Amino acid sequence: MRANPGSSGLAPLAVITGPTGAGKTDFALRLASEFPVEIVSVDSAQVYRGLDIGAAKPSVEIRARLPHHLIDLVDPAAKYSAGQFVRDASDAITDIERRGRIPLLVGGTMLYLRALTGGIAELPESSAEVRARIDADAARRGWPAMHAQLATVDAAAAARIHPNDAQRIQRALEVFAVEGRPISELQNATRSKLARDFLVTALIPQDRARLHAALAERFDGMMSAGLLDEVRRLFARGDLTAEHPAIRAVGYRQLWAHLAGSYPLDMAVTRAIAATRQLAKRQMTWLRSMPSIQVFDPYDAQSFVGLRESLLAALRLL
RNA sequence: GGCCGGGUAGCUCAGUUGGUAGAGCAGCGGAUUGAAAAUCCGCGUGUCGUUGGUUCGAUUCCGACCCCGGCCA
Repeated sequence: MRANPGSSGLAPLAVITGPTGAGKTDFALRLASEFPVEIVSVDSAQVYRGLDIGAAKPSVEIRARLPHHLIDLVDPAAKYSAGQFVRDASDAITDIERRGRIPLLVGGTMLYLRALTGGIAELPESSAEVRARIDADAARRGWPAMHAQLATVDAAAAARIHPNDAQRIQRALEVFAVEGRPISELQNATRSKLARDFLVTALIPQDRARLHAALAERFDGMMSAGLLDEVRRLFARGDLTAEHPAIRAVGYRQLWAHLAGSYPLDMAVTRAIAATRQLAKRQMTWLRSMPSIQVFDPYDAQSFVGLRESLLAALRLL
């Protein structure tokens, strides 16, 4: 029996996703020991250089043995985006396959995953100048007023964005400002999409309490491994702020606040672990709405066998 | 041992002039198009420490007891 050949005639692209701390990396490493795969990271934190321990980046030893792509791509002061990810991932996949190897997409940034598998609209990049202008305006008039303003130029976008959702209101106004067209219109237009099929497998723990315990333990391990020193190094650079996306990442944000004097270390740790749980919950919410994914419970010993078989069948390696 | 505070949601606390109670955090559910590990929305029954008493009715008033702080011995 053959897997779905797909619109491209190529084998589907294999994905391992799931909430943070569910064991995606372990599963990927086990597969990599058997087959000529290279990892394409689907992770918005691992793209930043210098975010190592807290981003649960694979060690340099592992990366020397097994090629990882889309890790350490940019400086923490730089911006990265879902659109950039789609371009980078597409390039990495092309490169891996040209060399006769198999790309294995691994990671839990669900927006990136959806953008890659479902396509993404062609929208303008963010503009620091335009955003600063909108921020200044919002500081004076308040975000509900900005939302009302958005409604006059893009009723469809305003209808789906909550008046308190400053980030999305700003983005919609930004797109209108630089493009002169409503973001809703652009989003409904053709999406650039990879002409490939995907086999998405997800590791989702059925036992939430066990996941929570594992996440707390993992964060304690990160602290023992020197996470605080890692954040101190970023803090000491002087050019980074709590507003940078890299510093907003789970763990980094809370330890940064501690270094800035906002609260004691034990509170930072407590908050970081809570933020990790909340991240995992949001990731699982994404996964519930994703069509045609194959779900496995990482705490079930049989899962690796099942996941391996699914992938191999799809990749026609059986 | 005495005096003073306090014991209310998983945690920190507010409150009820006596009619069985509500915030923040945590948790749970949802949204998610270049910041996404971000951002936003929704969800609040818990022997009101225990036990007697007063009362139509006590978490609230009174007594005793238990526990935790602090001060005094």
